[in-house]
Amino acid sequence: MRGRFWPTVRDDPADAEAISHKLSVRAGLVRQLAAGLYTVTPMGLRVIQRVEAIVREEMDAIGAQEVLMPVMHPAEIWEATGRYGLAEQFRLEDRGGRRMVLGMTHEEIITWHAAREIRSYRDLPQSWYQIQTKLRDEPRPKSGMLRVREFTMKDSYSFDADEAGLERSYEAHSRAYTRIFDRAGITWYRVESDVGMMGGSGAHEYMAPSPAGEDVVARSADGGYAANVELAVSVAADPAFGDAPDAPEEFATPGVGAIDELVELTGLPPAALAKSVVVVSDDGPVLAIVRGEHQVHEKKLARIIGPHRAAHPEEIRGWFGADPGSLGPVGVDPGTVRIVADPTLRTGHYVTGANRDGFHLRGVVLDRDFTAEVADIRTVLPGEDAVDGSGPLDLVPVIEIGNIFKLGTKYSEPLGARYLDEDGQEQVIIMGSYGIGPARVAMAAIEQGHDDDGIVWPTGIAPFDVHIVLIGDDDSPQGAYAADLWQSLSDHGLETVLDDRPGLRPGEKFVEADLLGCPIRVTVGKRTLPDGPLEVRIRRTGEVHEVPLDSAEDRILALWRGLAGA
RNA sequence: CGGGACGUGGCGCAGCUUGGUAGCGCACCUGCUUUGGGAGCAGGGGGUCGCGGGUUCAAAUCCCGCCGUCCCGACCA
Repeated sequence: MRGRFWPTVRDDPADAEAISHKLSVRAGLVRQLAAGLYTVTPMGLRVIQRVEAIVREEMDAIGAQEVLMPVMHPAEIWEATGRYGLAEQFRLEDRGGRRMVLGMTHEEIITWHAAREIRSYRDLPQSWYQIQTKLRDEPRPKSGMLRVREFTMKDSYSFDADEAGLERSYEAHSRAYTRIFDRAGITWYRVESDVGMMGGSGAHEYMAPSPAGEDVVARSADGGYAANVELAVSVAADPAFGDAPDAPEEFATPGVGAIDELVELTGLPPAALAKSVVVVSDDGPVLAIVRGEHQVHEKKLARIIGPHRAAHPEEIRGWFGADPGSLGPVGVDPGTVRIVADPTLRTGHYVTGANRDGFHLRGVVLDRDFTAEVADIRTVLPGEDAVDGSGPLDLVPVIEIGNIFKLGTKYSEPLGARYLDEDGQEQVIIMGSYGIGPARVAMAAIEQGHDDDGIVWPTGIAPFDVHIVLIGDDDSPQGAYAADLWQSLSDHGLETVLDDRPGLRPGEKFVEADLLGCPIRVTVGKRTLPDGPLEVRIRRTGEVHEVPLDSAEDRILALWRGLAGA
């Protein structure tokens, strides 16, 4: 290790929040260049490369073939799919004024190639992957390596003749991902996900639970149901509504605006109240209605009405004749305001605003007193039951570490990726796309594996398997022994590092070894020679094994196999 | 893009309110002692106080503008 570039730090970086951010900097794995731009050190690179090695093995195992595409692309290809000009897209011109983009993903490029190379059903199926740089002008990079503007991604793309073929390719990737994330040693969930800007007909995300995560998964205890909250659904228990009056009844609610004030005034549970939220879409005002205990989920609503913003109070007064706090759907002209109600409103009767300041209506019934489009627009609440009967849902913050998309013909159609089938008929290729972020896998491992002393790596992706701490000079007897041990362990197939840095005190070496977090630490000092024992410490548990010198390699190898489950 | 905070040797921070010779801890260099959990003593090097304007006899400090970084939100394959 002497002479190795391994810059550790004592203090947490001042601007770090996430544990993986603090520890990846302190353990000398990464260094920041600018917002969302990180350099990976030799030590950090070892971790990334181990993740990538697992990825390559498992991708190769399902017959995917590695390629490497440029990071810079002609703009026209992106224009063909309508994805030129996205806010996150870095754009530039070459010296000839030709418009270029830096790739945020590679659907366009791989499909452009497929369109030129695939001719016949005999050429299908294909799965091509690469591990390569992506650039995205994130509005807000954050949390160290978790959300960055430039990162390496494993992205693969499948090309099939039909939907059944896509299903096979999708399942093959799903199998590979299971093996990859299991081998990486992290806790992960496979969840239903939104197709987002990728488009297509179906998708799953691979999520590593962590407080630093930016996404939230709704999940039943046994994992029977698991979905991104962006599309998660649940069973909301109905309150005791009682009999509905024959028609809505107006009552005075002076000064009442918020739901909790209405709860206090009426004595009714929030679930018997209806919350009215006004937004403005490209096509005009929209009244979104959910029950009082729920929140409108912006993304779900956007899937129904498109991009939208919150309405200004003066706009609301114009449309409803009342201020926010007294709004409701009854009497609203559907020609002026589009009304979208959550399916929970289908049962029961509700208290809503009367569109008259200081008054509400009770006994409001959907389809009797007002009409609305009914669509799922609410966020699920923890404790609500899963729709598949697998029990109450928990809401878990997660890091997205991978995703798989059924793209269908979203890219092959505009880019002309077609083939001739057995009957000589031209058909559009059916595609899938599949991503993994190796650095995110590494950061998720840190989030999930650390203690007060530093990182506790899973055996699959630790920078080294064994960390030998030499106490003493390397020209001492123990120095010679440590060097021999390093050679011997390496010959046994263990990735081993020897800390033979001169001039450091033992305590410093121990502290830095703990910070780095390799699974096994071996201490070689003057206590070791001439008769042993050799101290072997397990990072995860802290347990210390004192092993005799004459069987040291075998014992260490056995301990390693036990840890690695091999 | 909205809200907030911060920018002072490599790192972590104080100094700013009330303008007056830039400081502390760690790290670094030299020497001696020390050496199984971030050593001790002594000596030493290193900072246009983010950048640009302004006020003032005098600006790290007050004012204006800009840039950068982080956090919350919006956004996010």
